[in-house]
Amino acid sequence: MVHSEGMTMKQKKAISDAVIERLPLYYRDLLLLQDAGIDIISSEKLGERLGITPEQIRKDLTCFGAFGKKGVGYYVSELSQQIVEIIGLQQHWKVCIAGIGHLGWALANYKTFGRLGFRTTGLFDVDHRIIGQNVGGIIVMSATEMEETIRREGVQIGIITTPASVAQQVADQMVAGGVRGIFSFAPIRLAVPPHVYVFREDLSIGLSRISYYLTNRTDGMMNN
Amino acid sequence: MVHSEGMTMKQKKAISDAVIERLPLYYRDLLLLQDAGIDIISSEKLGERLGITPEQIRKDLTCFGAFGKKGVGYYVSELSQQIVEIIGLQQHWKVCIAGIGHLGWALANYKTFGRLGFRTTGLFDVDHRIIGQNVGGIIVMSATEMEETIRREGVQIGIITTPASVAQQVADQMVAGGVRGIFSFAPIRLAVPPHVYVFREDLSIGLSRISYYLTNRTDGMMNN
DNA sequence: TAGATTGTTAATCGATTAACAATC
DNA sequence: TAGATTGTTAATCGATTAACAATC
Repeated sequence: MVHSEGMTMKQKKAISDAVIERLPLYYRDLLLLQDAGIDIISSEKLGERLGITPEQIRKDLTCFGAFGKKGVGYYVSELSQQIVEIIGLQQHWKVCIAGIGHLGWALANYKTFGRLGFRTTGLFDVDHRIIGQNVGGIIVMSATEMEETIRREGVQIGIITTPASVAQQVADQMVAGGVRGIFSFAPIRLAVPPHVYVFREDLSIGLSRISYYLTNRTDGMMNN
Repeated sequence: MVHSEGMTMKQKKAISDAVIERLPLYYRDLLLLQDAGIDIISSEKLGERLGITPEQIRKDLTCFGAFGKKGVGYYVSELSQQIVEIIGLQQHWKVCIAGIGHLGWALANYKTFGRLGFRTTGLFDVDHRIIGQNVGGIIVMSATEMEETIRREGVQIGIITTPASVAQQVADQMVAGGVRGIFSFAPIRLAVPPHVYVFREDLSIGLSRISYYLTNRTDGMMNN
């Protein structure tokens, strides 16, 4: 285990994915509070806003340290900064996108990614009608240039929005270029070396879940 | 509790979301097996393909009935049909999309939705440059027509790809028109009546998770 | 029949909730 | 100080894993 400079972190045991996924929710709401000029927030109030129990929020945060003030609450700007550092957003990650179809196009223009500090450093496709086009201020390059570009620019994260049939091959090239994380929208399991972290997003799961609930839960009690 | 015609289902206790989210994965792989001409699959083999333990798969399926044959495995076409009925995909849901920016545009052209039986029955926006355009074979209409169109066409599911600032208002109109499910990409909690089911997709969570892992897990052991 | 694989019950593991002492 | 709210420990709940009897 490496003791990083920043201390304050404790990180005794592995943190569950459930916790990691809630951190960005906290962060986003803290930014809203900050914009609204609110300096201090209690776990009670924050939980109310987000639909999460205050106990859950306090438990999540204590995985990483003690950021609050007993009897007072959490200082909004301080906590949001802490979460930035926990997630690792203080660093500006370079990302590239492979497959500039409609979805890749949409992600290349997705402002939220930029706001979180992700810098789009390359767009790649195999279609000659798409290569050379300006998408969100970046010229789409040929996929043949991807590996070298990733290496040269030091791109750490690759986004895959290609058809499933070529996703593995694209992932291989990204890994060869040196990415350490892959965000894939292709509905297949990618084989990658153990040092590469893959997160798969499946847009059809949402509709499937809705279909399931509309079919099976004609009664009341619907969560969110 | 309502005994539906189809019998075979048991549905004693509420099924967890984790189970519901794995069903589409099983379904998708079963279709691939079917295309490959494979008639029978064991939980062992299916689990290998999907990176899920065979026990998990069997446990999930027995939430809904006994679909396999002991000593043999599962008949691929039979099981995939069962899952279709569990999820409710045998029925063709009508969906509409509000907010035809890049993401809405991408979803309107997302073939997978159609393949799962979701019929796009309306695209809506407030921007005059977008209204009237043909997107994936459908003419974008003014958002002012949304509520009435939903009612007239019997649209059951609404997809929200608008800015967060208007998402609640759009949701209200969808609910007024009669949708029973909402698939929202806006990063805010929507207030809806209890009979409406909301599923929120947050595209920035994936990148946040990758950032977290790249920051904190420089060691080995990365899942997928 | 022997081998294979399911469906189900029991054991384990992990995450959420509750309770409360610490302290601002 | 009294009131409020955190951080932490204990209790509960639920989901996954393991084991195995049933049976094709």
